[in-house]
Parts: sequence; structure tokens; C-alpha cells
Amino acid sequence: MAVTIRDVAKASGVHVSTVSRTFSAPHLVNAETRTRVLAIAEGLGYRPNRAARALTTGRTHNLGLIVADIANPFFPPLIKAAQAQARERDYHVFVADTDEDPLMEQELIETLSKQVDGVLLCSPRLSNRMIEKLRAEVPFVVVNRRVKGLTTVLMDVGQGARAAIGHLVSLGHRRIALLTGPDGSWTSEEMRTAAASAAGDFDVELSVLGPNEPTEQGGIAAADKVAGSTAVLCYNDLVALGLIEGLTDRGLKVPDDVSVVGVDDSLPGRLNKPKLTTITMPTAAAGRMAVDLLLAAVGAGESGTPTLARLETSLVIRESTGAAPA
Amino acid sequence: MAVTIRDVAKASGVHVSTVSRTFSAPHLVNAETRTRVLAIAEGLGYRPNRAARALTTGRTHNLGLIVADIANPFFPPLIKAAQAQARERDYHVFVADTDEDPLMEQELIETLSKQVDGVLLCSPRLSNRMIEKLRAEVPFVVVNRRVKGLTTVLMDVGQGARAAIGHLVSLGHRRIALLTGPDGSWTSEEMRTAAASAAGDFDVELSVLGPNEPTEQGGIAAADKVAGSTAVLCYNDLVALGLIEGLTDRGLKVPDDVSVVGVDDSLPGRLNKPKLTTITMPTAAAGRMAVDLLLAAVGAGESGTPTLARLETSLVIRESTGAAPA
DNA sequence: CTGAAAGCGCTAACAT
DNA sequence: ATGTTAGCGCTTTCAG
Repeated sequence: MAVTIRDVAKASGVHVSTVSRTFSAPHLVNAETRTRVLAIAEGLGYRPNRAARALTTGRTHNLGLIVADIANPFFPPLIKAAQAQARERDYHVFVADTDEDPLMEQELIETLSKQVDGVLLCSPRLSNRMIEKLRAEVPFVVVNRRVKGLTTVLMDVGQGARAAIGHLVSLGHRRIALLTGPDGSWTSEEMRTAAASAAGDFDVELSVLGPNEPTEQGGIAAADKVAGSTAVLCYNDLVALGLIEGLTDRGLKVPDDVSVVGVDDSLPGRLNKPKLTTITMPTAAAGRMAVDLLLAAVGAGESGTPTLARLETSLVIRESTGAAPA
Repeated sequence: MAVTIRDVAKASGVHVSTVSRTFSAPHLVNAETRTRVLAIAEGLGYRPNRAARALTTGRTHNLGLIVADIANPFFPPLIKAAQAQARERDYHVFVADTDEDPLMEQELIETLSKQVDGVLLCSPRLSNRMIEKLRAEVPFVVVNRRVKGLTTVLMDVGQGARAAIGHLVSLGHRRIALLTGPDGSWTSEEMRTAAASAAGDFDVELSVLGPNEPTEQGGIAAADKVAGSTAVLCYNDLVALGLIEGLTDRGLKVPDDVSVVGVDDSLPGRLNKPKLTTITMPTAAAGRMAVDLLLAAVGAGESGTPTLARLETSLVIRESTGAAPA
């Protein structure tokens, strides 16, 4: 077995509780004793056992981070930021992938709940009802989903979507298509509402097409459906990239024949030819903020008031949008 | 507090140890008692506390996964696969990002070690000496790095690199450049060795240029250095993509003027125009295998023999390579 | 087959 | 300022 608090106590000639205090409440320990204990602990290579500590304190100092698909380029920056922020706060994070499966999501929450102080639900696929039920087991913070009474971090795609429609209209487009995402996606619904309202304001036609798989395949498959529109706003960059590919296969040029806008500002979009016009999602900021809100909620216990953080998005105009064909 | 084993025991009129057995050694419990206890546990919503269990069993059923950079597109598929495989085996996984910092890596290993049964080190930046020292604290499996006496999963880029050189030679290229990766990268060194040997076999010229940053920027920056070669094998897809961009800026066409080969078969490469010819890295398979080897090592304890798994890579010919210019 | 009791590593009153 | 004691939730001998 590894070296325990008891070994340190024995070696320094003090009681275990004194050793415990040197680590968790140093100010309660005589400076001299403290330095000695610290030195001996160091020498022995002692590291407090966080799991054992959790048993008595009720705080595991672990967080759970549940995402639909780790390999979706939208998530890695968020995971990276959340994980870095958590470590800064002396927290470790379990990362789990649900494969877009609500049942898996629930299962994960339940098995993880005892091992973490809170969980970050990113773009959950679970029903709001289920989420509200599960919240009794463990504190949540939800990213990109509106759940009544829960602390939430939202990225305001609506804002970006309005800007995108405005941009397309200014380029002369009058028939615009929207490729929605999976059913149950808050982001998709937000985009739909905002795009519809903006289309109304500008008095242009908006065809809402979906649901589509949030992948390149989904975009390729949608290439047939967008005929008749000169510009397409896509659920995310992957769909946009797939769509461009599908369009190209059909002999259509982007942006000459069709303008395409994505969402996420992901790496593949930035590297694409043509470079993708897209709505940036502040994923890293969202990850950091979600962790801080979660930790605040954990600290506050039941008493905490749910917060709603709304992060701004913006349109980045690159090469996949251009003047509407004559 | 949540419902504990004690609550279940009380409610079912048996001793806690019987409840414990129904979960961890069902065959030792009378079938009738078992079903009753199970039913009551279910009704109460009881979930065993894994942390508490870990305290007595010494098995946390957690794994650590340490990578240099979560946002590097090479890693997400590996993380996803490792995490999925772990869950299949009833393990949860902590994911941590070192930001390419060896000190951070060490710190993470140390704080994580008490909370996990083993850790997966992916493309570690830590020195071999340090790794060998740390292994006393927790079982390791290393991916894409050769460490004496440690179980290792390697992706055989050498094989792919030889195939790439062969492919280029068959297209008529006689002057080929190799853009290496960061110093200390095992993958980069493997590529160098294999490419050099293949170039020798085919009697063509190979210019080894590096080190280069493993990013798009690194590729852009290298565009000046490859003049004189008609084909370039790059450390990874990002470098290749950057190189293509840099070459394009200089008025050179890919593959007409220069052929470019990447490594990773990453999403951005697949979506690029022209689609990138690349060496596939079996990252998902590596993730799964690494988890299984780690779990095997955990089970075997000290007695286990280190294994060396070598996964095959292969060349995927797409659009960024073509006949050498006349 | 089941109960009793000890203990995993640590913290948190409570004493001293 | 430090020691004592009692658990946290669970598993594991050892009896019965």
C-alpha cells in the first residue's frame, strides 16, 4: 500500500489529526510542527487520498463532463477549457461521451453522480423532464439547453443567425434555406426562431429543412433538398462542409452558385477551401464559465439561485458566401 | 445524504454484509433473499458508492487519460474510443490536458494516481527517466512513445511512410522532402528513419527539414523550405494543410506542381480541397487497445509482462498527390 | 447462507 | 496547539 497519513504521523511523532490539519487547515497548526510534518510527508512521498477525504467531507473534488460526441470538433475546445479551469480550482474531470444516446446519458449521470460534486451537461439530448428529475441526484450546469430552474450557459446563436441572414440579404439573396440539426437540440431551435424572425423582417423566403444529422454526411445528404435556395445556413460547420461537398458533386459552385454559412468556427471550417463563413461559438469561454458556475452551485448547495449566462456569438465572414447569382 | 447500503439493509431486514454480497458476490446469497434485497434497493434508488468501495477493495474503477492537447484533432477520436471501451469494462475516465507541458504532466499523474487504477499516457512529453520513476506510483500504458519495460501501443507510421515514398516514386517523383515534427516526438523519428530507408531503396533524394511546429502555422512556415522538391511528406495533416496553403499563396498548385502527403487521416484533411493523401493512424483502435492492456496490467499487478502492441497504418491516396511535373 | 466486527484513509467535533 | 474518538459507505474475514 501507498504511504498514508498514519505513516506520516508515526514518522513525525504527532497524531494523525495533526497531519490532517497541516494539509486541510494549516493555520491551526504550529508553524514549526507544520514545516516538520510537511518535510516528512514530502520525504515519504505522501499524497492525500482524495477519495478517502471525499468520504468524510462529502466533496469529491471531481466533476463530470458529459458531451454528445467527443469527436465532433465543436466539443474539444470546450472540454479543454473546462478541464483546465477545473484543475485551476483543484478539481479533476471525468469526460464521457453519450454517442448522442439519451439512455446512455442518463446511465452516465447516474453512475457518475456519486463520484462527482457536479456535472456539466453539454448540449444534452435528454428530455427536460428527465433532467429535472435527475438533478435531485447531483447538481447540474447545462450548456446550450434551456432547462427551467437550472443554471445554464447559453451561446446566443440567435444573434449570429440574425447577423447571418442580414449578411446574406445584403448580398442579394432572397431565398434562403436553413438546415436544422437533430430534434431536441436547443441550438437548432434557437437558430430556427431567429432566422425565421430575421427573414420576416427582411421579407425574404426561408425554407426550414430538417432534421439533419449534425455531421458531414448530414450535409451531403441535404444537398438535394436545398435546390431553389441561393444561400444556406447550416446547423454546424460539419453540415456546411458536407453540403459544400454535395453541392460541388452536383456541379454547383460555392459561393458563386450557392452561399453557405456554418456554425461553430471549427478547425475544419477554417482550413477549408473556400474558407467557411460561420458563426463563432465561444466554446472555450462557455467551458470555463460553466465550470465556475457549477462550482459556485456546489458551494451554495440547495440554496443557490439558478443563473443564466448568455454568451455572445458573431458572424465571421470568409469565403463561402458571396453575391447572389443573377 | 443519499441512500446507503445501511438503508437497504434496514428496509430488507438483513445485515449490511448481506446487501453488500448481493451486489459484489451474488452467488453467495440465497436466491430468494437476493431478489428481495435487489427489489428493495431498486425501490429505494440505491446505487453503490464506488469511492467507498474503492477504499476497501483498492480498485477505484477509474482510469486517467493524459494527452498533450485535447484540441489537436489527432486526440479526440482516441479519447472517444478509450472512454467508450473503459465504460464497457465498467470504468470511468478522467481526461486531462497537459498543454504540452512536462511539468503539468507530472503534476497530473501524481494527483491523479490515488484516484485511478492506471493511467494512459498519450504521446507524453515527459522524459523516459521521469516516466520510469513515476510508474512506481501507478500502472501506465504509453501510446506513441517507446519506454523500456512499459506496456506500449505504437502506431506503425514507418510502414505508412514507406508506402508513401513508394507511392510518390511510382508517380515519378525523385526529389522528396520530409517535414519532421517536434524534437522528441517518437512518431517523427520513426517517419524519418523509414522515409530515409525507403528513399535509399528507391534511390531517390530525401531532404529532411525540421523541426516544425505540429500545426497549420508550422506548415505555412515550411512552404519556403521545400522548394526544390516535387513532393513533401509532412509530420501530420495540419502541417500538410498549412503547407498546401503556403504553396498556394506562392502560386504553386497541389498536386500539379507539388504533391503533399499528411499523417493522421484527420477530419480537416478529409474535408480539404484537394482531399489530402494521408497515412491513417488507427487512433480509435489504439485507444481501445490501450485501455484493454491497461486493465490487464491492473489485474495482473506487478507480475504482468510489458506488452508491445504495434498497430498497422496505411496510405490513403486521395487528391493531394499526382504525377511529378515534367 | 447470514451476522458481527474490523478497518480502508481521512476529517471533524470534542477534549485536553 | 494537539490528541481522542467516532464515523463516512463499503468489503471482508471470521463465526455461527
